[in-house]
Amino acid sequence: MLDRSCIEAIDPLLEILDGKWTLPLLLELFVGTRRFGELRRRLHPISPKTLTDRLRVLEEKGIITRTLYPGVPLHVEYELTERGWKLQPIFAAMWAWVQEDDLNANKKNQL
Amino acid sequence: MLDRSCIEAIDPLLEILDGKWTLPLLLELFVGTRRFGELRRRLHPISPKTLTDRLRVLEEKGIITRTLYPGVPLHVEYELTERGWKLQPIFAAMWAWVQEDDLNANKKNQL
DNA sequence: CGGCATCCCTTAGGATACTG
DNA sequence: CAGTATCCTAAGGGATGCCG
Repeated sequence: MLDRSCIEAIDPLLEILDGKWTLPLLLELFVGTRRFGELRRRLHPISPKTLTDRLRVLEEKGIITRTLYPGVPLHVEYELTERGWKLQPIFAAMWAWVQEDDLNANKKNQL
Repeated sequence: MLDRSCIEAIDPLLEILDGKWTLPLLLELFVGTRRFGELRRRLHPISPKTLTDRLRVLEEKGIITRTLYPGVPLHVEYELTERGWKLQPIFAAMWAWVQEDDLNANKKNQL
């Protein structure tokens, strides 16, 4: 199933997921559409520069969309694309690992 | 399924997966037990320092084991622990994403 | 063979102030 | 509100040489 041929092929994905805040950011967007300030608060203490950088990269790679609603004050929404949503199983697998890992850790503590 | 509560919890996993070479390195170990020089060749152009650093971190976190076979020349083998093997579904999910993503890319190119 | 030790450098990311 | 513009630093990682 997994073999050496995967390694090169998986590289574009690693580029998408790269960056300290990318995974937490994506987790936020799996919950739902988010505004810039909302993301900033929830991902605290991320800096606005970093948040912008990551959002731009993900947009460029077709993982999220940026929608501007004109008016004052400004209103911008970030949302996963279809391609972005398909990343969810990866996070689900991560989450599953963490849960089982915690379970085992607790078992050991109870000995 | 996935919600905000996952975000903190998933952090230890992100620490494990952190680093430019960690995922390619783990992919190598999913294929099988590997020696230092073997990893170095297959992960070329990784530097020996970086490889050592990553191996030490993964060892410390209980993801891999390091086995020294005394003798000249030295012989060292790195192998996934049980905990490490359980990461495989995450990589499988990544691999699945990449495959479907490529499929879609090809479809579009054929239009 | 399987590493350390060293030195160097790039760059992701932080802090802060300002703007359309 | 949603960013940009600057400046700065910490550290991950590269290159190289030596050693048990």
